Amino acid sequence: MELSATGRVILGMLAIRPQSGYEIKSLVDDSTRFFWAASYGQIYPELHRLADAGLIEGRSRPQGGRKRTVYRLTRGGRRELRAWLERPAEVLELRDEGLLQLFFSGARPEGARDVLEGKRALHVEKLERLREIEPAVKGAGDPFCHMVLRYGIAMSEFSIGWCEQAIDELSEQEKRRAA
Amino acid sequence: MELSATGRVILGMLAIRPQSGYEIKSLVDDSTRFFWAASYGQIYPELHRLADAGLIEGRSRPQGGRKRTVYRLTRGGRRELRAWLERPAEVLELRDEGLLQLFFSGARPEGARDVLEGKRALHVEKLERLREIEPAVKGAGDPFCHMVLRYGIAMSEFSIGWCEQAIDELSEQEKRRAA
DNA sequence: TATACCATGTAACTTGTTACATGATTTG
DNA sequence: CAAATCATGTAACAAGTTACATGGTATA
Repeated sequence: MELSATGRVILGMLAIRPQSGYEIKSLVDDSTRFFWAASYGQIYPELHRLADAGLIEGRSRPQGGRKRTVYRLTRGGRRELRAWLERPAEVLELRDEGLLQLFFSGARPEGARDVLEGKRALHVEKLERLREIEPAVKGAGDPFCHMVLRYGIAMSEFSIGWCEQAIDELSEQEKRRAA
Repeated sequence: MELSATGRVILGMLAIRPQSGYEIKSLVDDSTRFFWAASYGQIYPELHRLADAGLIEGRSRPQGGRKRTVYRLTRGGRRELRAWLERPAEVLELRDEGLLQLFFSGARPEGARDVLEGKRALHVEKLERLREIEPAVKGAGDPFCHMVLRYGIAMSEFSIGWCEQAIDELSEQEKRRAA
């Protein structure tokens, strides 16, 4: 994995269309952020590294008096991107604070219901944001981007349903204990 | 969020039972790792910080000539843990390289099927590991730990099914294009 | 007796976030 | 004219991984 994660995101974004660092960051924020984020502190230095490595090239394209560099893939960059797309993915990581709270709820069982409600709320929030961007993604006409978005939506719906079911389970257990 | 993520994991693990840093790491590796990992490089320094803050206390409990420190929660540590369990969770992050590859598959459409197969394989691998630990978790008798494991299993099954469906969709599209 | 495991720890490194600085342009 | 947005960048920090060092014990 000689190409960094951020490097791969940038190459992928530039394959969609040539753009500036600022535009890449905006696009990441309304798309891959949900499964792969990147900040300015990563993007700008990585753009320079990729340019030094000859995988991308930047051209000055000022907008009025506002300076601006638009990058595009070189042949080598496109080759590198395609090579990564051929390699099987390795990273599949989750950081879910709600799940951690549920895991430790033996230390505070009376709060388990709220923990599940909280987890549900996070998934609802995420689902809303995914639905917001759906028209734009669908309109862009890339079937793969849309597929990924649909996965995110389906996954969020699944998690919401699971939380609701788990809340019901807790309620039934409480009823049984009360009886 | 004054308490670090690793600190919360440690407090939670010590609420289950007093244990050494090594045991905490092992337990993390067979349980929370799937949604919250921690390495020795985080655990040992954090144990010292938590002890300095008075949230846990360590006692020397050597096994033969092998020195060993077992930590347990103090009253303050238990209070801190419960306080965190009361606060709504904020972190819900995913890093999914396969999804990133699918997102950028417009740059190499002929590989999309393999990308989905690769993503499916990662979920299958994860599911297998979750099923391996299920008997132990079920046997431990903590309903919340088991609930979390069931979530992981259900989620993996969902993802596997989604990948298979997406692969079928691609096949149908190919057929339609061929016709 | 070699390998695996128990046990603790640190140093170097990589990754990633946040906050800040700078300055132009557009919009309400 | 203030606020939002476009645009680029860096420094300080936080988080996390990996590799290494040390040394005891159990097991094949």
